[in-house]
Amino acid sequence: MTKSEVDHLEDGYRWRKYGQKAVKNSPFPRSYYRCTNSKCTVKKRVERSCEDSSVVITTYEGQHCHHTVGFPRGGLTIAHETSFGSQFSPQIPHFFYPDPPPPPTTTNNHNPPTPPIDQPLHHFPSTPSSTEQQEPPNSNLQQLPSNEGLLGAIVPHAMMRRTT
DNA sequence: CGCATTTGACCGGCGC
DNA sequence: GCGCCGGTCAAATGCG
Repeated sequence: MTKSEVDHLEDGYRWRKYGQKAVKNSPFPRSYYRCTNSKCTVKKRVERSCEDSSVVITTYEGQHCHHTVGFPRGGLTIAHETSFGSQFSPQIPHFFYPDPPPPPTTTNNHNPPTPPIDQPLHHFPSTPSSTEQQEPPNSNLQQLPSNEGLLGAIVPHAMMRRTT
């Protein structure tokens, strides 16, 4: 769950949009992205919160086989080829990570090699006609806490109280 | 020219 | 069996 006014979030990976559909749950269309890396079959759905139009819900599916943008034609290519995702607790599915999970080598939790796009979340210009004001400025959105806390971060209360 | 985005159509699963 | 809904494909278009 990320607070952003744009659907296309730069999370360190290259995404190609391959579809968009209007879903019933949300008045906003849901976008479907796929990682442009041919080796990487990671998909993600991006939908906007029906309550907070400034909040986009990003659902990752699959795991990246590379660290950041690493395609043959790319110039900035970093491609660590880190096979993360499978080295984490089995109780936490890899696709639960809203962003490329930080390496387990600690000391990086607060400073991952590829800082996710969490920063621009709070620099929002006062968004009118939305209820983001009631949301805490950071808490669950900013950083990825411990593993269990992570679940809380990805299953935010905002979603839970959507029980209409 | 190559790549990304857009958009309508198509397909499969599920509920009635 | 039919209709609805979510997800994917593919052609067309735009942009760098």
